[in-house]
Amino acid sequence: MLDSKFVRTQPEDVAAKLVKKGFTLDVEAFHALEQSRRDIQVRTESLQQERNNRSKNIGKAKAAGEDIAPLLKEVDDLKQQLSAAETELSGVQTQLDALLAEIPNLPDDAVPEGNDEDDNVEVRRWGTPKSFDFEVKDHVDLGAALNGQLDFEVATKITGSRFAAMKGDIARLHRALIQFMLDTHQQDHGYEEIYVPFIVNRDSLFGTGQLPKFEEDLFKIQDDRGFYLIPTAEVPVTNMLRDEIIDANQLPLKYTCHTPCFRSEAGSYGRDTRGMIRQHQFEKVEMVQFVKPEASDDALEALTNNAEAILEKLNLPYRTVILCGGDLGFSAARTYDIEVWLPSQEKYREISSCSNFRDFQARRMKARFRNPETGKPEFLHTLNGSGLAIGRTLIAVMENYQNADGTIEIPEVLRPYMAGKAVIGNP
RNA sequence: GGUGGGGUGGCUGAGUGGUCGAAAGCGGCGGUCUUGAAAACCGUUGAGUGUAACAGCUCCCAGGGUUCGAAUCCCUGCCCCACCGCCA
Repeated sequence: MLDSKFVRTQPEDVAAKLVKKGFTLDVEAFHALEQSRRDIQVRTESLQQERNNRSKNIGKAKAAGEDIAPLLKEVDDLKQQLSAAETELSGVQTQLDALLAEIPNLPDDAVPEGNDEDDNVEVRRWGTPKSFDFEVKDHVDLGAALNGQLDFEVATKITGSRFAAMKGDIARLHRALIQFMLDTHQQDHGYEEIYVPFIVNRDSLFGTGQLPKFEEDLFKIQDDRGFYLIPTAEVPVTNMLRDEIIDANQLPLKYTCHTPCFRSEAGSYGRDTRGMIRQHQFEKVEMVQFVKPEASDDALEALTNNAEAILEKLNLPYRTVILCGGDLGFSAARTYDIEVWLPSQEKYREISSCSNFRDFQARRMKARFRNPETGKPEFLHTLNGSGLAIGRTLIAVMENYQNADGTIEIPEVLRPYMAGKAVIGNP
């Protein structure tokens, strides 16, 4: 959420920056609402003041043993006036809050102009895609040929489309990737491993920005508690600090967390229908950081490097792009996507997304720290990034490490997690 | 599932329907003392909104209600604790 005072005082600046994100801020409507809020609020508060004063006087008079009946008469219609004003005020305030809750975060100045992913700008590239002297298979064919160790058909039977089932060494490889990433972030990158609920309430989803605007992307649990399956660990992990004021000396806080992620993929009919790229359920190892405002720029670079380090250890070629304004998420001020090379598509495909949200989520969540210089609470900056998406990493390993006979070499760093095994073949 | 007790400031914790935004302690900050530190002592210290600065207003889990007036009374919800029962 943006600072309402900022939107109020510099609406033109805000509107101008949001153009880059493809968002049109209705400055007129905002002003009109804001003006009436002000008027009603002033009126309401003066009525409240009067009520408070008179009530106090009644209290005093009563304590002094005086007759309070005349005083009560005076205050008679104040009550109706006040309650009418309060109702009016809360109505306008609700509208204003709703408007503010749907305004996206401002993009950084460094964010390039553009409408969609074609306008993202490459910032670096690592590794060289391997050239194969045979016709490469994609992960679907590889998995099927490996005696169905990766199986979409059975998952469709169990549930429906956009699910996957695994068994044997592929299932173990999938688990090995999770362990490897958690261990690396914990041991090499200084993150604390945590475990959190996979079901969250509406407040948490509001805090990170999924609600109220993106409800259709979520799986909602069908009872009256208003719970949702998490679309990413970002939601539970970031909300750990909702409504908290923490000591500055605890910062930065760096957490890594493995969770499944559930997404309805409502708007993506027909996209990536084959294979494991886009699923309703996938695993992810996430990194989340809470930092002081002045530290968030450096933290984003470091966090992105932490994700890249995983790909480098796995020896998978990637490139890193900075998202253009049009491709940037609702809550993000700046995002780097890391894209891994997929031989079957001869393309780099997104495997991680690393973002700086600045104080946008923190303001929604009231996540603050006490600034030792001023003694006052200030909003934290929040960041997060995938490190990495497990399903897509599995695909990348299978496809990049495939042999002519359809077997798959296991990357060196994963072998300790695979009982020393070097190759996955037919069982 | 049953019964009972609770949710108050950064934390712990008191609070009779009427100067209670709230005692006290801890912690934080400033100071005295000290070569320095600790201890001790003195002072200060909730969050927001609002203002040029005051003032004012809101907030004692959340939402309703009673009242001239609610942290305090009533209703609903959420959460926590204790004991009993049941299950893993």
